[in-house]
Amino acid sequence: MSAKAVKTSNKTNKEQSDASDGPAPQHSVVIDLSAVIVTVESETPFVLVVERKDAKGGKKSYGLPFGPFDPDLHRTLEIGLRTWVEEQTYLHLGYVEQLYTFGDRGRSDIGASGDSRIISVGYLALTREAPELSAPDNVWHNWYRYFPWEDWRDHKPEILEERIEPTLGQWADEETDNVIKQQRWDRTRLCFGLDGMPWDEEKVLERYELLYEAGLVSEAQRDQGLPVDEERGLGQAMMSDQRRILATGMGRLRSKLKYRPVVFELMPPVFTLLNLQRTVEAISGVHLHKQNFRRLVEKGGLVEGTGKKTTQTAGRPAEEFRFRWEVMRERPAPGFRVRSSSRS
Amino acid sequence: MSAKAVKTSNKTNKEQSDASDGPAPQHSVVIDLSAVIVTVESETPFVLVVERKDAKGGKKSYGLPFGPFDPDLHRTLEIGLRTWVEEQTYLHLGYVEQLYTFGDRGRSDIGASGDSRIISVGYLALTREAPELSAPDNVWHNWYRYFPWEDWRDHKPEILEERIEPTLGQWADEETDNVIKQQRWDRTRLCFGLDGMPWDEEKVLERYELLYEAGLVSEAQRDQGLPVDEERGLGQAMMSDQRRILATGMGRLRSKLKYRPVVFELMPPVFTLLNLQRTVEAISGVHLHKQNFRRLVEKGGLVEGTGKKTTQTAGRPAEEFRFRWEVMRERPAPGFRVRSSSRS
DNA sequence: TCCTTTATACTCGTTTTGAGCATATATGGG
DNA sequence: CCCATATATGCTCAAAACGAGTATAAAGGA
Repeated sequence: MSAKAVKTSNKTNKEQSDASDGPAPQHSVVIDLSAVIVTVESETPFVLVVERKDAKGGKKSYGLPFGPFDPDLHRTLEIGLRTWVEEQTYLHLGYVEQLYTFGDRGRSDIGASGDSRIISVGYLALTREAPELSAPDNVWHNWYRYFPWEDWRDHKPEILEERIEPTLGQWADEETDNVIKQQRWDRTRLCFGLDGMPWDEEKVLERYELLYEAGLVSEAQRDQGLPVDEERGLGQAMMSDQRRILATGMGRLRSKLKYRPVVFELMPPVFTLLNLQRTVEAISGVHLHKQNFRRLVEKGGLVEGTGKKTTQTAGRPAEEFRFRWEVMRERPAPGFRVRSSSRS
Repeated sequence: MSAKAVKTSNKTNKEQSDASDGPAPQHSVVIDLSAVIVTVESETPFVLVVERKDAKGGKKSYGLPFGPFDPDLHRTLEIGLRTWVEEQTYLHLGYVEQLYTFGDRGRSDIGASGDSRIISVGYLALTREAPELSAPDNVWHNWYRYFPWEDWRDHKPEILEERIEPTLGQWADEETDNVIKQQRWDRTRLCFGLDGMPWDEEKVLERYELLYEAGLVSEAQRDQGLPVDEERGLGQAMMSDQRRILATGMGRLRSKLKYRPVVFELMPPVFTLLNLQRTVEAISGVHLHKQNFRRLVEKGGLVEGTGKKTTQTAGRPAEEFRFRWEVMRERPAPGFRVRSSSRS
């Protein structure tokens, strides 16, 4: 760290204690770039994870791919990310978007005891590549493996009524302070759509954070140094606070779907409207009304028919469509303002 | 930087060149936290800026307040930010939200020649404090001083037709590659609402980036090492790439307004509906239809009347309202889905 | 009193949305 | 060939939301 940089930073920090221009300040920071790389295949949203040997047992543990940011090599953070992802995963990334910068002490099991603080800049990336094409260490996982309560496509996931709702209720009730108790109930109701509140598929992160606070995901025990009971933790855990980054990515993608035509980054060049709908549903985790979806997509000018028909399907052949790139030049915020429907 | 952290980061980077566990890697990184601190007073959105002596001339130069993140002192980035802001500005921050992490080489005039790369994590913070209360170095500036083309409340800003539109058109036309020329025109039309495209008040960052690319803001000349003509640059410049951070903050706040009740962080405990509307208008920079705004706010359950009436105003006294906190517990995303109207 | 100013109630046509019905066209089994 | 089944696609219909007003109320000042 240069003296110049420290000095500059302290221009507005006259009272700050560490204004000494010593060459190596006691605190140091490492920047990691973490990637939520998503693809959709057979109506399933996949996220790329890397297997890592657990420090203690030989248990399999998974985490998001990440790599250090090297300021000497890369002009921007995004370039750094794209470079190492494409080098290591052999994937071509289409859409890339910065998610959030995470730097909580105590929510990381790597470097936690070292003298260096790790700051993770999370990125969301979309790719159309087939799951087979990736490098050996990499695995594609259905993202609902980490968030089983987020898939409402067929029905409300049983885990909610069987485990999440009762345990969260208990957690709220065991609080003695009535104000906090009320807040816990309110958050639970709002996040998980209790008492007639609607299920908001975008609140992936809020739900995960609530479960973390209530100690229902095993990262919570791990971060407190408590013994981890694999069976009790909801969903599969990830190393460090990477499940939080994944939750952020899922929520962001679900939200972005509605006002930007990002789904097409996940679609083949030609597709049927049902293909498209299934992809949107896979990501958003809710079921959509077919006819209204079609109306939205066609009236919004997002696609154009190719004139050709599919043959493979069981029923009447569907027309094949392609994305209308021109829509990006015509409308300010084209997307699917999807709202989940009861049943078809 | 510890060897351990480097090693951990390289688990997924076997091919990476700097896998040596040397104690001090050649590249180092400093994290700065920059704050876009906003308040609204007399129908004007103010942002807190700090005066800094320019390196060359004695010219006054302004930038956002920022300070280093000290990983030893603070558990999270947000805590770090809140701490130094409250220490140095004597302001109480209400709402705080992370914006984006900026780390482009060459868009910073500080530390650019040093051997340390500065990564800025931008934050948006809202406060209700009166502009007078801040510390000596700090100044509140109308944010439209930096973005004069963003204030459409009274009329379309003249700067658009007089300078921005013609110069952007020229910039697009002087491109010889027809594909790129088309893209430049498309972006211009979309960002600035040409040819009947609507003005989207949320695209603050996109517009700034376009002006930067076209060389119409003086940061663009500065970053290329060209002489800076104060008169030609649009809006007032800021040091480093802080006007970009401000643009991000403005856009984010304008967008957030629509689905979260954040305006109330900027309002006194009791206010009239016109007060509220003027505050929303000040931020979003567009004029709203009074009766429809009222309908939205009241039907949405965002406020409740106190029964008392104002006296100060010219015309008929207005009822005073307060924010209904309960709405946060009732609805998933309460806010103002405002759409600008022609004229009242 | 009348004029100006702001507040507030109400209307009205249009668009958007949610939900469903009806019909068309394929497949595979008898 | 006819039928059950599956998917595709066209169309309706009522409710809600939206955009743009008009009309009336209640204050102060000339």
